[in-house]
Amino acid sequence: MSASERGPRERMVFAAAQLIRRDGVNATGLREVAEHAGAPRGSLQHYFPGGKEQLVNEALEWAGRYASKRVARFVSGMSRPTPGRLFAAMVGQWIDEYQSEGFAKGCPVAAATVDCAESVESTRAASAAAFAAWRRPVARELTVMGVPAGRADALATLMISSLEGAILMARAERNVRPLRAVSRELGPYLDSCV
Amino acid sequence: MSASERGPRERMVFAAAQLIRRDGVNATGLREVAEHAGAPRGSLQHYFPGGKEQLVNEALEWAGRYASKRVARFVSGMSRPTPGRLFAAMVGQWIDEYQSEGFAKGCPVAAATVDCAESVESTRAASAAAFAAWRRPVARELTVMGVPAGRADALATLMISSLEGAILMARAERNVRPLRAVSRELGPYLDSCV
DNA sequence: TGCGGGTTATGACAACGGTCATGATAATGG
DNA sequence: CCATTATCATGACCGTTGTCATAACCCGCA
Repeated sequence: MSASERGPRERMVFAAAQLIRRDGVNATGLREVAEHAGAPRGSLQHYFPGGKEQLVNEALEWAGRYASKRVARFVSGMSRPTPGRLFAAMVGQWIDEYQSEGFAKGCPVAAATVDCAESVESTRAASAAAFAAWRRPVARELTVMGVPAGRADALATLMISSLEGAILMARAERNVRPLRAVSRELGPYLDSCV
Repeated sequence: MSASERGPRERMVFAAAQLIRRDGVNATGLREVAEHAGAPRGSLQHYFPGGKEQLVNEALEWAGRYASKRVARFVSGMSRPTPGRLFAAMVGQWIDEYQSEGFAKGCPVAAATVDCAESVESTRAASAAAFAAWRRPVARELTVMGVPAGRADALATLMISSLEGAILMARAERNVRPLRAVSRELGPYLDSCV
C-alpha cells in the first residue's frame, strides 16, 4: 500500500482513499487531497472533471481492486489454504496495521457507504461494486478450497461483514480485541464448511 | 422507535440520531436537526451548550441504550431462546426496516465511528461506549442460554460485527441479501456453541 | 401587577467547502 | 520553429456550517 510514484492522477486517487479512510468522505476536502498527493490543486479539475464525486468513486474502485488482489496474494502465499486461514490473514492485515500504525484509518468502502449511500447514488453504486469486487475472489477461493458452490458466496459475505464490523469496533475501542475475537471464533467454523 | 412526544430536548437527540443514521455526522447540520425535531434553533445552544459534539455524543448514548433494550426485549419475547434465534431477531429487525422503509438509514454508531473516530476523541469514546452497551446484554443473554462464560463476549462481538458489516453491504447493494446471508450462515454455528 | 427563570427567536460572524474562470507554463508533434 | 494540447496555478464566488450575541417571549410566583 505504498504511495508509489505513479502519475499525479493515481497519487490523487490514492490520497483520496487514505483521507476517506481516516475522516470519511464529507470531512475530506479536495484541497487536502491535492496537498496530500503533492499535486497542484488545479490538477483536480483537469483529471476529475466530474468533481469530488468522480474522485471518490475512483478511490472506491481502487479500494475494490486492492482488496481483490490481496485476497489472491493471501491464498497464493499459503501452502495449504483453508477458509479459516484466509479469514485469519484478512483480519491479520488489519491487526498488523493497527498495532504498528495506530487506529487512525478504517475501510474506505465502509466510510463511503455511511456518508454517501443515501445522498450520492453513483457513490452508493461504487461502494456496492467495491464490496462485490472484494467478495467475488473470496467466494471463488472458497470453492477452490472445497466449499460447496451454493454456500461460498454467503460465507464470503459473512467473512467480509464480520471483518468490517470488527474494524468499526476496533477503531471505536482503539483495541484489536474485536478483530481477534472474530478471527478466533469464526475461523474454526469456516474450516468446518469444507 | 417512534418519535415520541417527549420534551424538545429528547426530540432533538432523537432527530440527531436519525439524521446521523442517514447522512453521517459531518453531513448532518444543526439547523436540520432542529427543524426535523420541530424544535426552535435557539434551543440547541440552550440544551446543548457543548455544541454539536455534545449532541452527537448524546445521540450515541441513546442508540446504545436503545440497542440494549431491544436485546432484552428480543429474548424475553422468545419461548425457548437460543443464540441463533437472538441473532436472527437482531438481523430480522434490520431486514424488516429495509423492506418496509427502504435503505435510507444505517447504524448511527457505525456512522459516528467512521466520521469521528480520529477527529473527535469524545465521540470516539461515546461510540465505544455504545458498542459496549450493546454487546454487554448480548453476552449476558448468551451465558444465560448456556454459552461458556469465556466465549460469550467473543461471540457477542462476532454477532454485532457481522450485523454491522451486513448492514453496510445491504445499504450499498440496496438489498437485504447480506443480512439474510449472515443470519443463515452464523445462526446454526451460534446454536452449536451452547 | 411585576419580577425572574427558563425558553425561544433571529441575525451576524468567520471559516470552510466545492466549483469555476482565467492565465501561465510545460510538453508534444508537425 | 510554431501551434496545439496537456498540465499547473491562482483567485474568486457562493453556499453552508457551527457558533455566538442579543433580545424577546412565556409563565409561575410573589
